[in-house]
Amino acid sequence: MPEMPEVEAVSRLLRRHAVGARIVCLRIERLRITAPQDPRDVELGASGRTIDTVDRRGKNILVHLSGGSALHVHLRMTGNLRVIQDARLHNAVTSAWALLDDGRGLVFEDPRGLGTLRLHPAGTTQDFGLGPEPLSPDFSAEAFHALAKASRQPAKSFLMDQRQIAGLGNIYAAEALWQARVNPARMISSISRPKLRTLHAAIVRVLEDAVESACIAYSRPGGFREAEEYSPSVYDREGQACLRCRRPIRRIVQAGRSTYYCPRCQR
DNA sequence: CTGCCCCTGTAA
DNA sequence: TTACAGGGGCAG
Repeated sequence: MPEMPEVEAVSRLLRRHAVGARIVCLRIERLRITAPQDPRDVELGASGRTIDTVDRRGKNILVHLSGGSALHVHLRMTGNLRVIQDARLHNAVTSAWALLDDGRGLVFEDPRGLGTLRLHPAGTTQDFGLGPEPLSPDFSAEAFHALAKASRQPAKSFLMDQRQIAGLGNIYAAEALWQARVNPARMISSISRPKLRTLHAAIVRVLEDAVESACIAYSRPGGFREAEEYSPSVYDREGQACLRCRRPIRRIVQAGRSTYYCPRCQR
């Protein structure tokens, strides 16, 4: 279920509970997840290494290992990373798991199996081709304005394009557009400067709230139940009353994905 | 831009 | 049984 806020929550959890531990061995259960790399190479490359630091870039997690290599995890739709007390207790939806030197397990769970795990060899720097981090100082209103004016995409496609902004996905893109009262189909470059400023602020506010919710949810025993913490204002509310104007929320399809919006508030 | 693919679970 | 799922890469 991860967009940037959930990935951030997972990253913080790893920083708290996994950094400093040594990976005795890594086991890839779902062989496809490392493609095009050989799963064995990933297993051998990580085994015996210590977890030094954890970085997040957009929705990507980088687990930096001693010696300079790094595990690169993308959770896609249904992935999750958890530290469990006993590595032997990993379950049926485990895509990969690492036995840590104190017996705990670092587990990559993913019922749908779309998530990926790769190894970046020491000395290589991976270019993710990502836009600015929306909660970093790089993401100023001015920077956002410049990106928007240079694009001819519909507003929602623009927000979800990782090359423009790193980490926004279907839920929070819809939420930000609703907050700022921007029609998701409107071409982003045609939006006025004041409106873009409003949208910029909405993106930051929505993500800050979501990061907070996700961190609370993920830090609870049992892991990620963020749906209980974060309830979207428009996402997945087709036919229900808009929380501002009571008109029914509409669902359309953009770029093959559902978009929810209020036809009255978002013109 | 559209559509198709990856894979599995869940809900209508 | 079908549609859809919070992601992303690819071909056309």
